[in-house]
Amino acid sequence: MARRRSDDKRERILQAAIKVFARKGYFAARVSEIARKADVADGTIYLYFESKEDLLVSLFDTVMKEHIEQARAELLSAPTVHDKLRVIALHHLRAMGQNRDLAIVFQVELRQSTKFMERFTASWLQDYFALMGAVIEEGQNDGSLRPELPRKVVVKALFGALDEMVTSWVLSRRDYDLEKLAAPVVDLFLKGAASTRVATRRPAPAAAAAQGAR
Amino acid sequence: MARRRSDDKRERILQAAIKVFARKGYFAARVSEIARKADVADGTIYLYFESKEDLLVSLFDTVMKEHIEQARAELLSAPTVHDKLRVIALHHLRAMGQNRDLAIVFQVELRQSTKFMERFTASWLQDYFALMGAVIEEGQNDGSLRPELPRKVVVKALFGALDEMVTSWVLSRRDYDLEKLAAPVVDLFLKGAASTRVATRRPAPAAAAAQGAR
Amino acid sequence: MARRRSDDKRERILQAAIKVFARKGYFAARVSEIARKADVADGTIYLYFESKEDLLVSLFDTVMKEHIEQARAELLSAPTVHDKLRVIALHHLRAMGQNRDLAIVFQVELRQSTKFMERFTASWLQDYFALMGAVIEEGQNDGSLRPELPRKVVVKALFGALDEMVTSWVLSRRDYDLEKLAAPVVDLFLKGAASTRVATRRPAPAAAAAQGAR
Amino acid sequence: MARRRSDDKRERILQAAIKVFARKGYFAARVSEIARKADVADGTIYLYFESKEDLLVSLFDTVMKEHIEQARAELLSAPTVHDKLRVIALHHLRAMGQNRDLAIVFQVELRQSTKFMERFTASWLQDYFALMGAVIEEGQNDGSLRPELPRKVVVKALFGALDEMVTSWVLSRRDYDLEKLAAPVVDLFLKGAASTRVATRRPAPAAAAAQGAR
DNA sequence: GATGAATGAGCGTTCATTCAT
DNA sequence: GATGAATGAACGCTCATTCAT
Repeated sequence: MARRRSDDKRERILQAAIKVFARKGYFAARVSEIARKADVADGTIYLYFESKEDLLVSLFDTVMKEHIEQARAELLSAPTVHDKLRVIALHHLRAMGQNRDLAIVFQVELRQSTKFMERFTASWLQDYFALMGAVIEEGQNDGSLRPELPRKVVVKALFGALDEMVTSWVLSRRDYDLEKLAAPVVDLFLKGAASTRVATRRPAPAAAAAQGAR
Repeated sequence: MARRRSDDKRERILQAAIKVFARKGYFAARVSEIARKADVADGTIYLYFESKEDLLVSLFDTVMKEHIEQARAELLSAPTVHDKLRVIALHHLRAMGQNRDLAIVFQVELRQSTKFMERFTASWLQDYFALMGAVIEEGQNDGSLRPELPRKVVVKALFGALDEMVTSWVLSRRDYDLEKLAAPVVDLFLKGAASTRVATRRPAPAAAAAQGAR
Repeated sequence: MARRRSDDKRERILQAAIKVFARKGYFAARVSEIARKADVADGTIYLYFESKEDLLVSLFDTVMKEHIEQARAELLSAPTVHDKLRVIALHHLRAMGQNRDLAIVFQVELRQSTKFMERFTASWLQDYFALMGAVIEEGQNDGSLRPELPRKVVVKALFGALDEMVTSWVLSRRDYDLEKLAAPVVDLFLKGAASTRVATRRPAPAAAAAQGAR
Repeated sequence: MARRRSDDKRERILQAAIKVFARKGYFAARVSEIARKADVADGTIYLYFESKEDLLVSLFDTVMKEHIEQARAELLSAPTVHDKLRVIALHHLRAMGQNRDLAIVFQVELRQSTKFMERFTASWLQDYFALMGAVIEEGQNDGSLRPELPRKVVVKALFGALDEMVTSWVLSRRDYDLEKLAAPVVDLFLKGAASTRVATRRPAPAAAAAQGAR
């Protein structure tokens, strides 16, 4: 793993790539611009990465690897499944909320084509889903989560909800605190949107009124 | 062979574009290939669309317009808010599940760049969110949905969950029935993932230990 | 020659072509724009002209034919060779000075390529040169013009001088009276630029002064 | 094969451009053909020139700069104004007569459009006219040229005459010696076409009749 | 390892021309 | 004769990648 001086350049190139991909988009991003921003020659990039595409892929791999490792570490200190879900949500939103450029790359640029997405889905994203799936399974086993829900659907719903929070934030002009959404998202995820005091099925209008508010 | 403008050429071009965009991706898609598949000359495309980009945008506009109109119509026959949410989920997943190529374009190709996404977010997607938001609001007003949940978060969570179902389906090699996921997604969304037998809030440490957490 | 209604359309197309060629340049000129300006359909142009190129060529032919006929007519009333040269210069500059768009087409657009220029040179321009050459010859025969000057050079010099007056005028932003240049050009052409009072060959500075006037 | 920039590539490209522009015309000239003839890749041209148009403009600038510098240098050794005019004419015709392709580009291709012509007129051509104008002015001051002639007209007439000699030569199939025309042109320019035995001004009607005009 | 000049494949778009009506 | 929708050939330029230095 020791690459000495090289590692510095590799890192500089990756950071430059995040900025340029985020600002210009993957296709419009110019390898020469990334090189300029990383302060290396165009050709040097090809000593560290196979191609422009490999640069994007490596970027995803590097960041996701670290993200998942961190998530795993944070989960250790969460006692209950519900806590774990809170940790996951918080970690997810915090990681993205801390680096808007990175978030742009992850929410938009990495989704260039089915080819890319399949590749990502098959790699670290699979691991991420597995991580979440394990927590769900644990909850279904220990009785803290409804066991009748199809596990995959639950995982995808949670991921999808978090993912949409990030996408909305990325596309929004306002720079609100993404992290703050973790609590309501997990609350919604765990307790659902339905009011518990009211029948889920169609109440007669009168009945609905009679049931009153809270 | 009539020389009268229109015929069904515009529609043929759009259908061809969906297929080619889906298979090749927007950038890799060749206008000449779309033309060939639509059985028109390359130049003819430019009689109906301003540019390749306009083709993609028009495609989105055309489909979303119809989708939202249909959704609105179907909502009329749903008496309760919970029913309405079921209708939305079902309609969303059915529309995508019926045309895999279209789904690919919507889930992947349309999200190429912030430019596209901002544009889409600002147009029909806004309408779609508004439609969902109105249902949520109605539920919060009539007592069928928890009023304390931030409406925007609820909308995004629901959309995000549905969106992820579609994306997963698109990227999956298996051709399972996407529509079938509507029920568990809405169930999860309404009732939450937490088991009702267990407190949602962090249990007292003692209780947690007793439950055998972790 | 009778073309009835057609002739009107042909003329309208030619007039529209002059305007569009002058404003846009031959290559940038669009056939459809000429058609619009002439108030005919695109395809109609091809009922009167073989191609865009033929339109330019026909334009030249039509205008030059008339120009030369007029010049010939005006020459009839000029008694001396010197007068005739004045008539030619005046007619040349007046014709161009009266229609700036036409002048632009003649001075610029008609000189697209050697192919065009060779074609023009070989046709009416040849006639125009012959017309001027005949006058020069007449002058050299009747003693009014120096017989030792090579006739072709004289013709080209006169034409070149007039041509440059028009080109300068066309490119100039100021809209001065082109016609007024006929007199000095002919004066220069006939009497030369040299002061008759001074030796043409290099005088010793002192000698030059000593030689004084005339 | 050195990888160092420049080499003589820029020059090779310019020479190739002269040939291709001359044979095909500016519009019909293909950048790829210029590249092939210069023995470089298509893209290499764009390392040295901004665009096809810039190639034409640069060509003009490069050649005119040198031409004017040479003319200025040669003028130093010409003692009288008449000599200077001979130098200018000779230099003009010799420069063009030495490189037919270059002459074609200058006489034909550079005059494609008012856009080009205005640009050229405003740059080096202005300098060239100024150079000639200075000589004319000198002559009008030292008494060797008629002071009553409008200087601008004189300059344009001389330039126009020389220009037409070159254009005729370019369009002619015969490859006569262009340079040889310098002497008669200057002779005509200085002494005029009129026979000194005859009055330049319109003779009295009686006299004209006596001379047997027409 | 690092450089950056050179490469050359690749494509969206235009528009003169055609021809069914 | 007139129309104008449809055609499809044609090309300047970009930029990821290579490789001599």
